[in-house]
Amino acid sequence: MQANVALVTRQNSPRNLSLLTDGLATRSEIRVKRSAIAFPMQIDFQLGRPVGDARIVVAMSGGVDSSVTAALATKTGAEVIGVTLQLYDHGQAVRRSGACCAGQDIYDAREVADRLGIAHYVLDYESRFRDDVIARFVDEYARGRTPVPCASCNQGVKFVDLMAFARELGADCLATGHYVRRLDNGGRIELHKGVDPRRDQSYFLYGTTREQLDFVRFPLGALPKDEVRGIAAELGLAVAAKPDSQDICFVPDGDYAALVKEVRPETKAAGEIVDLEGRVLGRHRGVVHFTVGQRRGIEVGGQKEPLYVVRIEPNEARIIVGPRHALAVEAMEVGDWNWLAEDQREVTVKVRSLAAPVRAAREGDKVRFDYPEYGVAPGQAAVLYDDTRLLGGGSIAQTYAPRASSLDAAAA
RNA sequence: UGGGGCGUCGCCAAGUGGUAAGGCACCGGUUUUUGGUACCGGCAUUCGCAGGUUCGAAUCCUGCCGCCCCAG
Repeated sequence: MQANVALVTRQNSPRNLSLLTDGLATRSEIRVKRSAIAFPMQIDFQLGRPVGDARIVVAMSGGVDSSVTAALATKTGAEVIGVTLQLYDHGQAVRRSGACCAGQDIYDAREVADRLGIAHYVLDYESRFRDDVIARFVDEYARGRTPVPCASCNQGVKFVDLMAFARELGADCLATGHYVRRLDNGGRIELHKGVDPRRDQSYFLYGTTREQLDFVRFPLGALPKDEVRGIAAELGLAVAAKPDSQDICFVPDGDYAALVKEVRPETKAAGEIVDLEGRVLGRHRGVVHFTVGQRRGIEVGGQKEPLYVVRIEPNEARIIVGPRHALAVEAMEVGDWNWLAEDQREVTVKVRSLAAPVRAAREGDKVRFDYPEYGVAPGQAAVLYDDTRLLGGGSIAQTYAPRASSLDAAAA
């Protein structure tokens, strides 16, 4: 790994680092080595030109996936530059591992970059992340909605800003460790689910634009997770056995409500728990603790069947609860669309990350389910597919319960 | 203080002599790059209290306490 070290001169550095007004982290350096690691797997980075003299920027979170992505990139012979975003919690998350984009993870990314012999930047995007992803997350909860911060992170700082930075570095592409596939279908670039059904991350990437899709690459999309870990182990990467990240990265202890309450104190207001007929069944500790479709935490016993949150009325600090059948939704209105496809109307749709896509019809901004869907929470993403192809998606604005007649019909 | 009814886990509720169902809630775990869902597991040595009968009682008897209803 000491071999073939080539220092990048200032001329090779980005001419304009105006994006970095938040300041490069002090550890950033510009140092490029050609990787000497022999590795059997060859991934096509779809660059459309000799990859040997290309420059690939890899988004490195400090986890296994992006580390292997970087390793695969070095294998192509291209010049590889790792970039890690420091997104939050500058001081406090230093020792925590397994999230991404802070503290220990940045250190892990640096270790992998050193091991691979590639340049590595750490960019301080804390304020950008706070003002964008976290602020939106908090605002959504204050409105009684249920945000998907991972989607807004991808749509914002991770793709828009990081891609801009990669372009400024003169990169031919930005590679990430997401489990999705970018397929060239007769000249048309499509985004598809990852082949490992348990790892597919397309739900969180519905906001990827056509322009971004031209520039980004997902070399892991065709690999099973086990194989990715195997590669990491084979390469002796320290992160090979690192746990997968989970939960919301910027909420280390899992208590997202505490964060929301801190920023938006009005979400602390206690209020009534009311059934569908308007009877007050109990009190709650703040609407921020609930999401549509949620069962636990209602703390109302003595029922024949479980109660679920059917609706949230943040202005009244009130949550409306009912039995499971009251969660049925036959259609939803979707806003903030990102559309990658043609004018498909018959689609399948996911309204949460972990769910089999269900059949539905797209009617303008509305999506109508073929069969009632349960627990559709406003603020979550509606992501539309044609088989494995991601067509586009948006944010669920409103849902519509089946009319009584169709409910009866369904029951009959 | 006449009559009637009832008191079983936080809530609802089976069980009328044979050694405490179930549901809800709650807790823990599994799953998971969002929140949730789902699934698995845990959860009354004890049946208002005190005596008594019985080999054996939540179940029978006595007394007391508490609550509800109807009468007043």
